[in-house]
Amino acid sequence: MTLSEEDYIKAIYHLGKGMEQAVSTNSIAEQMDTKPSSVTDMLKKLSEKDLVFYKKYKGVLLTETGRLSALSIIRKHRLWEVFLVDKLDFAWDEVHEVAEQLEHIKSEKLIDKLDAYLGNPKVDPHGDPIPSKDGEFKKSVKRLVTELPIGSQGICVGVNDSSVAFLKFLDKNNISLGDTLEILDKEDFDGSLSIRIKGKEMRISEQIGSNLFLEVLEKD
Amino acid sequence: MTLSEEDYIKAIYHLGKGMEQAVSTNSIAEQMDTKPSSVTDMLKKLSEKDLVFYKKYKGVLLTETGRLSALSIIRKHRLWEVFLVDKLDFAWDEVHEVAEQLEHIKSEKLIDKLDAYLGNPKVDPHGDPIPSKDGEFKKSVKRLVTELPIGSQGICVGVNDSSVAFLKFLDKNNISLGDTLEILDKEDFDGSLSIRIKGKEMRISEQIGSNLFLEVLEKD
DNA sequence: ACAAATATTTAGTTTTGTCTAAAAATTTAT
DNA sequence: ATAAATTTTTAGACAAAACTAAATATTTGT
Ligand SMILES: [Mn+2]
Ligand SMILES: [Mn+2]
Ligand SMILES: [Mn+2]
Ligand SMILES: [Mn+2]
Repeated sequence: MTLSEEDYIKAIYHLGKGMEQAVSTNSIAEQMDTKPSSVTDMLKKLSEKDLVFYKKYKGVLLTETGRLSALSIIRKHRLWEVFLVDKLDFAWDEVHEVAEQLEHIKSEKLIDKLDAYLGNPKVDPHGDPIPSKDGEFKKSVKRLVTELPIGSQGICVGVNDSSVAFLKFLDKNNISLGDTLEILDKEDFDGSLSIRIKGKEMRISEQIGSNLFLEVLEKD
Repeated sequence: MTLSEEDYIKAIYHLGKGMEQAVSTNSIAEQMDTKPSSVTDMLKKLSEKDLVFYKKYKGVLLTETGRLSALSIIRKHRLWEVFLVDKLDFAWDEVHEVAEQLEHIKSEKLIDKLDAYLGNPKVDPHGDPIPSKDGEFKKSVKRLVTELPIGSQGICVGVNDSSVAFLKFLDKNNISLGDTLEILDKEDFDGSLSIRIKGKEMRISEQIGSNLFLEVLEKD
């Protein structure tokens, strides 16, 4: 597969949420910042290669081969993102563009070794799951800290309350988006939570917990 | 610069030993495993972009811009090779193909951070020098261990005597091509040498030393 | 049901990088 | 110095991936 074909397959995967829904020509064009006519040309080629089912005017669906190809590219993308953040000290919001290039490097051995070197991570720096070599992965969902059971672990991806006061609180307590957060305990009395973040344990009120979103892997 | 242009510039650099000699169309074609007519086409384009001086039938020379571009690509290639060997545990003779792809990733920040992460290495796993960001580097040369002064450090890149006996000796003493070797001391009496290899100190006879080639950086 | 709006495809170009076959320049050998 | 051998360039094509403009299909609103 060429670099361009890989990017199309990945876009179709994301737009169709795997193989759930057919994806329209225009949505692909928008996602990839190109023209619908270019998309049509490419869909014919991908169909020729049996990576997608394509019916004129009816949108496109990945084949099983296409789905596995997409997952392989997504696996590479997310492993490289982990490398950039964990080893090279990139910020979580700086890695996408570089990973967009690195995901196309062809070498199975490289990805196997990179995976091992990173400690076989299950999620990328944005909390998104990393598919295994054979395309298995758990879905991830966005949840408020207070909605999660003790023992949950996830990545801070957003706030409910974006007031200055709340953002200042987070800043003061050294909590940033992209941080890994683990729920250690919950206090029945006042709903406060004991958490570990950046290796440090701390206690937060229910009010804080109900305004902070975590990206977590779904159970089974 | 496109991936293909970068590969041509690098080939011209290597064939012309920097900017020393003009490089022929056919030699480039051979090096890049392509046809002379394709090379001619590309030379016109590179000349248009002022990366090379090109005179029909007279070969091609890098411009200063071309030379700096070549060094930048070589820097990336060699830094990635160090990464693959030092961090991902590739063997020194397995890294070239992958580095050939990785060298084209575009991100100055990535290379700066990779360089720092690797500890600003001065040579790659083959003993070849890694140019600095601004294109400075020492030349490297191949020397017999016995020809080098105390304190020299280099990478084992070849043998003079390729007899089974000698190769078995190296194997038995756990000396492999690609290993870093440092000369700690020389004994006047019998010419034997004290060396450090893979962190371990050992003593070798003059006969051994005069049959093992090291790639070392030239003094100044 | 039909016209208008929207989505998609087709037709015809362009750019990049490659190729083969033929022509032209240069080098080598007599 | 000239013919033969070699190197290099030109001419003409092709495949990949993009684009614009025009044609066609589908969907929406009345
Ligand atoms: Mn990409
Ligand atoms: Mn990600
Ligand atoms: Mn390359
Ligand atoms: Mn090397």
